Amino acid sequence: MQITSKFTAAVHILTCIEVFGGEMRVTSDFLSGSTGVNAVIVRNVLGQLREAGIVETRQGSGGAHLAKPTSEITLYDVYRAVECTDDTGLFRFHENPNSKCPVGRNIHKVMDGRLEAAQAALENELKLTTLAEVVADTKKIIEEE
Amino acid sequence: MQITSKFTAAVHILTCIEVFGGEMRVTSDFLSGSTGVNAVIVRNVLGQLREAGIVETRQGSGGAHLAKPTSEITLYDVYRAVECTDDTGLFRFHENPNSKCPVGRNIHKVMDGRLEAAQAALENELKLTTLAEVVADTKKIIEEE
DNA sequence: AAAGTTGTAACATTGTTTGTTTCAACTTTC
DNA sequence: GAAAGTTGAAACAAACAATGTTACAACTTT
Repeated sequence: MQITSKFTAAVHILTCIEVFGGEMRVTSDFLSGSTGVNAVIVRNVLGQLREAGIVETRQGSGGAHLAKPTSEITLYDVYRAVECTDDTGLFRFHENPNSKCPVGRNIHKVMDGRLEAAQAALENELKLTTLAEVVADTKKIIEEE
Repeated sequence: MQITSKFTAAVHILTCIEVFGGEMRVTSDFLSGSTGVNAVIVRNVLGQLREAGIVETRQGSGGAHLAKPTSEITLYDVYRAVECTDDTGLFRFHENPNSKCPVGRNIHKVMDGRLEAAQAALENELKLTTLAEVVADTKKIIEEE
């Protein structure tokens, strides 16, 4: 079980938009070339990032742009945007615990809070990194190459 | 994307072994009845818990037992035992970033450490809860019913 | 020997993820 | 306003993963 690669792809996409956006039009085709991800998937991801208010895209003219400063976009924002977890959270419960069993009918009460805490720990860590840092690190490595 | 339900099932199973182990033989059939999980899956989970040194089982005689005190079994131990994540970690990378693109060939270097930190945050949170606490909470709720 | 249990393999089913094809709607440029 | 390039989106396909099912050998106890 792993978190969808759309998440790392989305970070990659946003980094490209910031790094290359000044000098060229960053289209889904270009992003597909850089990420190795199918262009339609790229457009899906861009659509989710757009709904989350992270990027702006336009039909026809082409080229994606960031909708806000890189310092205001965290990895958590991206994680949420691509819906790495659904409404029921990161952990999945076995579906039919037996309500006739004392353990079965109470396991949810005992575990739910702890699972939410673990999920929150992950998410809080993702909130600590902004796209600005990712872009800065990337540019630094490129310069040193 | 969600973490396999084998994890919550495993916690459920271990709780049952501790709660009911004193008064009866806790077989895979009984555990299947309490969890609502297929008996063969239960045996698979028990097999993984056995390999991890968490439970003891024996062919023929039947009935699972804990291999160490509940205070020495954390949710993280269970999480590891059922292999919620493979060797490549919780996050999955898109597979073919383009090495000809400056961003594509460096995105791993920039992201890997941060993804590992996020994963570690989740795992560290899971280390904070022991099976002893889960069992104690469960017994308390049962008594109050 | 009989009954019940575990361990395991093989297969089936279901659901999810990713990729592909297709095309309408849109924008820019000529 | 026609042509070219692009996005948005739907429908479908392929690959993969998770869970369930069937079957049976090996084992233990009675």
